Amino acid sequence: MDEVRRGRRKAARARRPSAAVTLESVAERAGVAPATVSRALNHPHKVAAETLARVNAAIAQTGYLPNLLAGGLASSRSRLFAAIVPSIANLVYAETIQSFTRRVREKGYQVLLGESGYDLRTEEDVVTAVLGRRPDAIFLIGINHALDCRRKLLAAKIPIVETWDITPTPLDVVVGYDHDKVGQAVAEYLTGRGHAAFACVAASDARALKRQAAFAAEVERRGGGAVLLETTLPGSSLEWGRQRMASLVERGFVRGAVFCSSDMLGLGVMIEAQARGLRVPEDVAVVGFGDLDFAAHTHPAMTTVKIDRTLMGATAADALLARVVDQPWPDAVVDLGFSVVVRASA
Amino acid sequence: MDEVRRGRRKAARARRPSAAVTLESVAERAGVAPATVSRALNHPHKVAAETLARVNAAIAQTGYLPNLLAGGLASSRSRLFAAIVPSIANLVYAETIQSFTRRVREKGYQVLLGESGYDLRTEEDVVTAVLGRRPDAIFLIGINHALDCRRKLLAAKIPIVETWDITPTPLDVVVGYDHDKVGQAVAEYLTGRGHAAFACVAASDARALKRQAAFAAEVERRGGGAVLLETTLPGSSLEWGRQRMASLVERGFVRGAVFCSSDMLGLGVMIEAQARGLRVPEDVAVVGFGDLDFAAHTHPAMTTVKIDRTLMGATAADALLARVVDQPWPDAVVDLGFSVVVRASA
DNA sequence: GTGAAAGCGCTAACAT
DNA sequence: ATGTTAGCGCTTTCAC
Repeated sequence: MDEVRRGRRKAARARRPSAAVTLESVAERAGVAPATVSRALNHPHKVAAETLARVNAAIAQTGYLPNLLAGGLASSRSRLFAAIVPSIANLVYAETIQSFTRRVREKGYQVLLGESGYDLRTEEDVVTAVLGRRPDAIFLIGINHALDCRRKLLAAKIPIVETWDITPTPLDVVVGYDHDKVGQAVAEYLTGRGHAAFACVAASDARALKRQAAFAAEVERRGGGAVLLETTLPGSSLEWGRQRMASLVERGFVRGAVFCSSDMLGLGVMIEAQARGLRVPEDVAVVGFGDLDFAAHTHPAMTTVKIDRTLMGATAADALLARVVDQPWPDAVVDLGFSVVVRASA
Repeated sequence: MDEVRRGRRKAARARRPSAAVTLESVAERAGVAPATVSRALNHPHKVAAETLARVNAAIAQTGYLPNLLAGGLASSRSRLFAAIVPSIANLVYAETIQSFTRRVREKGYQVLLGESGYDLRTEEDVVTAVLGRRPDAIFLIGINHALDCRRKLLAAKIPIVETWDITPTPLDVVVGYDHDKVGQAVAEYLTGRGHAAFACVAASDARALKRQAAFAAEVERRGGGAVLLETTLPGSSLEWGRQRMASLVERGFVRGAVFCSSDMLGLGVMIEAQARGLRVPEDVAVVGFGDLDFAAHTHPAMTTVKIDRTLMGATAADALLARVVDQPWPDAVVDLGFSVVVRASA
């Protein structure tokens, strides 16, 4: 039993004694070459059953934990996916990230998460930082990126998936839905219910603004008159919803329908309306966006636009997973669509 | 101008032509040794201004992006921090993660985020996976970990910060607050207002349950009688709040005070009560937990327990940042406290 | 099926 | 201030 004297490297001048257990020390203990341990770990079927058992025993005894930095460097496969999102504090993205993360984790990948703060410059910085980690693929929210950011992304030559929007010209593949159509669909629904006036409260992020513009245009086209527009900072908060509703009331809006760019904003609008003695939906009807978990349980239950956020994350993961192993992925653009969920609030 | 013939490695048998721009190719173009480029990047003050300029020019021209896998392997400093959280879909953790991430990013570190799903076994798996990436430090939520998980964590010999709870015996350093005291403080506040009955709705995660138990014990101790207990799955949702309140009403609870383990749950309780014609706070008083963004803007405004989540993230980051460079960090346990924010709902 | 050898792209002594 | 050298801990041909 001389396993005490492991850890001495072949070279005379090691920088540190390196007491850590490495592939090499496992190999020594199992009485095989390092390459065999590597095979046992990564291609177990290429190793004789008996050898495999010895190696696994050595791993168990030593508590060996493969160094993925070294593995990634040697193989040019980091087994890392990067995901850049506008904000982790926005619930609407959380489920997508969750399903994305779970799916790729099943396949042995980890996710490096970055936050762009709804800002193209920051997005570029984060993308740059993250690319240094040599991810095998990258997940993005939205289709608008700084020009240099696009360049860097393309230069990385890795699979890319853009989500939460749709475009005929994705960087690589895009899975999302059409925000113009969302605005139009809500406009169609609301104008069909004979409201006296229309308003739209939107956070100022690219996609929310797109829905707002499409909604306003479609309402007018259908003879609903000019839509009162309100915007908030990017992100979503109940407080901002209350504020914007208060502002609408000041502008004379006490009867009509309001389309909000998120359910949180919608809830704020509802609460402010109710706090002012306006009835929802009799006086003011409100439509949210996202169909978050709580939308079905507000009082009254919120009419909103449902997006399959979980499917979006899983599909994005599948696209990337297929591409990293050069499997075919049929569609460069996959439109998941959406649906207007009619409940009591509008 | 012979920079066209870069990319040929010194060795005869390169595995791939390796067209990518590396430190070496930048060095060649700048007419310096690779080590100088490395210095220019990591210790610019150790390089002559004129050399630095040439190197930077070469970097700009080539669009060189340092390979952090290689750098981390060579230096045993990955510049990666790991953060394991119960769920990224729970807003209460989002701000802590955000401030933690921002603070460490300023110092050049990236954050690898893992989700434990409120489960100790999963936490251990995630910790193991993440440790393979050789993070320089690790951020955890909670102080309960599987025994093997603790072992692995300690074996990694890196700074560890546990958060969202407090203990005299942290793995390394802990920054949080005392859940027993929270339960007691709310009990003290509520019993002081002469309520007829008491209830507590809590998600079944370790910390929420601790608050619930402490609340119930303290209410009884103060003569408030037996507290009606309700629990939900881990996580928080408005829907569950409504359900639990409905259940309480069925159990005969129509007047009294309810302490909820999250603001979301509290909002659900409020909405359910109001939907049933009960007045808040006259009939049922509601106290939330977390003081999320929306708590101050519900109707009526929610009385809740405020935690400085941003400070918690920043403090955790500072502790880790200090430790990774062997700077002293005074306190192994830092108690950030909490406060009961009295608003209209209770 | 297994081993030997040569790197992956970088950093860190050690010289100069 | 800069260059030289020897690895960091793995994976991957290529032999056997």
